[in-house]
Order: sequence, then structure tokens, then C-alpha cells
Amino acid sequence: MSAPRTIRGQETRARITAAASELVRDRGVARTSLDDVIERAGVSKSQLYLYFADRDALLRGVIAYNTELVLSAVGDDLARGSWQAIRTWFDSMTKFQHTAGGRSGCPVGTLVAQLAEGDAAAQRALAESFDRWQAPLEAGLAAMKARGKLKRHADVAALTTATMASIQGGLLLTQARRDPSQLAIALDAAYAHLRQSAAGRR
Amino acid sequence: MSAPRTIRGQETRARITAAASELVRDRGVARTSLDDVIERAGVSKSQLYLYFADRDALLRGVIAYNTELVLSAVGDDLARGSWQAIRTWFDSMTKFQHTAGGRSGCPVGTLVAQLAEGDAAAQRALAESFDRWQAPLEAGLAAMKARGKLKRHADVAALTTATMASIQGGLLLTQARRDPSQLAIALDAAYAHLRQSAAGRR
DNA sequence: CGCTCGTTGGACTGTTTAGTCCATGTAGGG
DNA sequence: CCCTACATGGACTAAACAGTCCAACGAGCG
Repeated sequence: MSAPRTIRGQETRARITAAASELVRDRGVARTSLDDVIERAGVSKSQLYLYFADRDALLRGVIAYNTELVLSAVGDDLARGSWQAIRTWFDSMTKFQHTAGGRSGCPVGTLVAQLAEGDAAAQRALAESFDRWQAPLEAGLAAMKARGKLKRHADVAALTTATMASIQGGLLLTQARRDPSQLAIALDAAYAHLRQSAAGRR
Repeated sequence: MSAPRTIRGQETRARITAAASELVRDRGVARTSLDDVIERAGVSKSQLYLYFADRDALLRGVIAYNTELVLSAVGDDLARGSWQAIRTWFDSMTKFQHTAGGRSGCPVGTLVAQLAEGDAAAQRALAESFDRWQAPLEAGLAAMKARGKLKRHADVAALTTATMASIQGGLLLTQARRDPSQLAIALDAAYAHLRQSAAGRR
């Protein structure tokens, strides 16, 4: 019911999730109907129900799709650990928000309020999504600490959580105010906070 | 169409917005129907449509209601400006999330993803809501700067935005992970970041 | 060449939903 | 005490919606 067995089926399933993801991004979960999705994807209803048990399953498919989306924006060097990699990662986010005009928000973060309360499975999926997203940052900070680039008593897990919060909060304020600089300010503060844990030079 | 002319009418309208607010908090906007609202409020449909033009207008009523909700949790001393007032404010939020079991998130923040993309008026209302919410903090920081408690070059507006982002991001992660400590960590970081702008003692 | 299994098309159904309408109730001013 | 304007109850409608069903298609394999 969920796994296509042929290449053609895989393409159809992918077209459905991509269409659903775009519609959810542009209008929100509440304003996205299955009829909208099949029209945009150019498929029939039976195709949708061949790969997704019901609407909730499709929305969980969107969570998975959007998770891959944000993960693909994480460079490999972030996990290796360097100030430069963190700065580059932050800048790529503000750049993206600028081109999007501060609309649409975070592909994963926006789904939390829309799905976490209604669907327990979706809530777990979103929690896992954040785990995967922050893993490279956490690994990078741990590596920096091991290399003596961070203070000995630096709490890597807490720094990671605080950074993720600044990202999500910055994106939320950007979406609410239609102003990408909200994210830029939040990320500058997050960067400064991380820098506070940098090991003293001399 | 929106303003009750009698005390009885005002009470009815208040009961409707309160019921809608609770339902939206517990299940999200998408899973809250007008029939649910009238049942919970104990009113009839014509009463709802006497005070709200349509569903979107009701949801804007929820934005206004929830805005007052978060504003009522802001003590007067925050605007006067003190480290103590900021710490107390932060602690009241984490305490609330602990009793709520990390469910439901921020009354205002959760509405952003659910309403901002679909309804332009709601987006503006939410932006204003954040303006009002952060005003006491911004005034307090400005007062502290004037009293020499903050560094001379401290950017009060940026500090305010960064703090709001940490709050919203912390609440979002708390909601996603059902873990109130996510907010606590984010707020500790926000407090440390603010403290960095404290004027040197000697 | 035909069989089979995954895939596709779209009509169909029952339910939920937002929104309308009108008859009735009620409180307070003249 | 009655009149008026606001408030209330609930039946009603039309549309949108999620989900079902079955007939037809097509690609690969024997």
C-alpha cells in the first residue's frame, strides 16, 4: 500500500508527494485537499490511494519529503566542525528566505503546529526529523570540542538545541512579519552565542 | 456584525472565542469545525454568525484572544527593565510548559504556520501581535541601556528580536519533542546572550 | 503472442462542512 | 405595558471532501 514496485510507480509516488509538499507550503495543510493534490500532480485518485493509506499518511509523506529537503541543504563540512561551515550554513538559510520573500517559513518547522497535535505518528516523525537535522551540527560541535576549539566545559547538546531554536524562531518571525532580516538577526545572535564557547586564543 | 451591543451578547461572543481558542490549541485549526465550536461554547450557529462574518473572522478572533492571553503573562516590571524581571518572565514560560506536558506550544506562534499563508489579514494580525508582545521587553532593555546597565553600543532592537526567536523556537521544539526542557535550554541561551550586552561592572 | 501483476482512470457515495434563513424569545426604554 | 432592537434556536442547503470501487491499460516475462 505504500511501496511502488516499478520505476513508473516510484515516479508517480514522488510526483504526488512533491505536489502535496508545494501546496502545503503555499496554502497550509488546512487549505490543501486531496483533489488539489491529484490535480497538481496530474494523477488520479486511485493512484494516490495506491501509495497512501489516507490523508494523514500522505501528510506524513510530506514530512519525510521536506526532511530530505532541509537535509540536502546541509553541507558535509558542517559535521566535520568549523566556524566557517556554521557561518556558511546560516548564510544559505537567510539567502533562501530573501529569495522567497520571507514567505512559507521552514519546510519542517511549519508542520509542527499543523500536524503534531492531531496525529501522534506525525509528531514522532517530526521529532525524528529534527534529530536528523541537528545531527551534523551536533557532530561538528563535538568534533570542534575534541580538537580544543571549544571550551572544555562547553555543553554541546545544549548549544545544538539553542541553535536549532534560534533557527526555528527566526524562521517563524520571518514568516509572521514577511521580513527575512528577522532570521538574519536570530542567526547572528546564535552565532555569537556559539562563539562564546570558543576556546580562548592565548 | 462584529460588536455585541448588550452585556449578554458580549458574554456570548467571549464564550465563542474561548471555545474556539481551546479547540485550536488542542487539535489545530484544520481539525476544528464550526460545529465543534458551537457545541463546546453551548451556542447556536446564528449566534456565531451574528458576531463573526465567516470562519476566517472567527480565527482572527482567536488570534486576538490568544494575544491577550500571552500579554497577560507579562509582568509590569518587564517594561521597567531589570535582569530579574526577564528571568522571572522566562521562568514563568518554562513552568507553564512543564505543567502542560510540552503540548500545545505557543498560543500565538502556533497560529503563524496555520493561518499566515492562507489569510493575509491574519498574517498582519499576527505580526502586530508579536509587536505588542515584544514591546515590554524592548522598552525594558531600552530603559536598562539608558540607566547604563547595558553596553553603550548594545542594539536593543536586535536583542529583542533574537530573544523572541529563542522563545518561539524553544516552544516549537518543545511541542515537536513533547519535551519542556527544549524551551528551558533555549531560554538559558537567550539569557546568556542578553547578559553579554550587560555593561562591565568595574 | 498472451498472461499476469502492477498501475491508471474516473465515476460514485456518504459525510462533513460552511454558510443561510426565518421564526421565536427577551430585555429595557418610552 | 408594549414596542423595538438585539439575541437565540435550529432546520436547511449546496458544495467540498475523503475514501471506495471496478473496469481498463500496459509492460515485462515466459
